[in-house]
Amino acid sequence: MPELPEVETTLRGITPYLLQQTVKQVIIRNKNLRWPITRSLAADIKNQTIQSLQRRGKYLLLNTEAGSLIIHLGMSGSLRILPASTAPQKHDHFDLITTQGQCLRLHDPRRFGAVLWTRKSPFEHKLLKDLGPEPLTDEFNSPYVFNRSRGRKQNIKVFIMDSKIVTGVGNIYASEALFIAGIHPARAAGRIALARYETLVQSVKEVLLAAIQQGGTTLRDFTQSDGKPGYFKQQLNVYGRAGESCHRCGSEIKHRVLAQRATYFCPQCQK
DNA sequence: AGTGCGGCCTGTCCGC
DNA sequence: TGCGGACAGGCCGCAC
Repeated sequence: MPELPEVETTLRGITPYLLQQTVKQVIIRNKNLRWPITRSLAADIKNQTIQSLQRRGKYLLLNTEAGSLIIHLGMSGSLRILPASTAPQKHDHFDLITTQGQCLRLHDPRRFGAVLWTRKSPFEHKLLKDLGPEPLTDEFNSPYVFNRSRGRKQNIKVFIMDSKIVTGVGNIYASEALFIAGIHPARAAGRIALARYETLVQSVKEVLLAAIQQGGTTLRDFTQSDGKPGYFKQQLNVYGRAGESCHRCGSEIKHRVLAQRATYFCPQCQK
């Protein structure tokens, strides 16, 4: 579900309902997410006012004077704003209710997501402190990635999905950006020239921005809810298209597993 | 330090 | 129709 564009869309969607709102109550229905929700979290955040909301990689941050709530959606998580009286559904594990009666509700079937509390700056939290630059900022540029890649034997697709190199490039967009850049996903990261990294950096930014503009539309949701291929799905050049023909050259798109993740590419266009 | 893999979970889909 | 197994958009934590 949530790649960076969807997390960004979620942030934009929930911010108007939560900014400057005061937390009245937290309901934990199932604390067993990726890491257990700490017992003291409800008391920690109660009566706190949400002063700002941010995204860092795929982490959402709700900042208060006392500390920050860190939310990660994992593989299957989603957040919604609902009236506090709305009955919970299966897999609705966590609610944050404001004094205005709004409820931020976490739904996460696979429970790979996380809800954490930290009293310090969230950027000093163990999970965030070593994250690489945001892909949509100027810190993510070709000299930087080029330098980080020197000496790496790892293939480029795994390399750009490494959150310590750049945060927020998920499995779909890694394949898509490499297609746009014309780089073969199995090529060793340390053996790619600066000029090609410049193309790749621009491709990553381009594909993420395009997806954000479409509201972070994602595969499964779309095909499930209305049965039609989604907007974004129509723009995918390689992801999930094994056996189909390349939009650019007509060759057959190939599928390959790299680091246990599905990888798609055009053997003709990507070298 | 870099790399590769196991594991956390449920839901869905495919082949028998 | 039922059932087992593979697979799914993430990513930490560990062994080497």
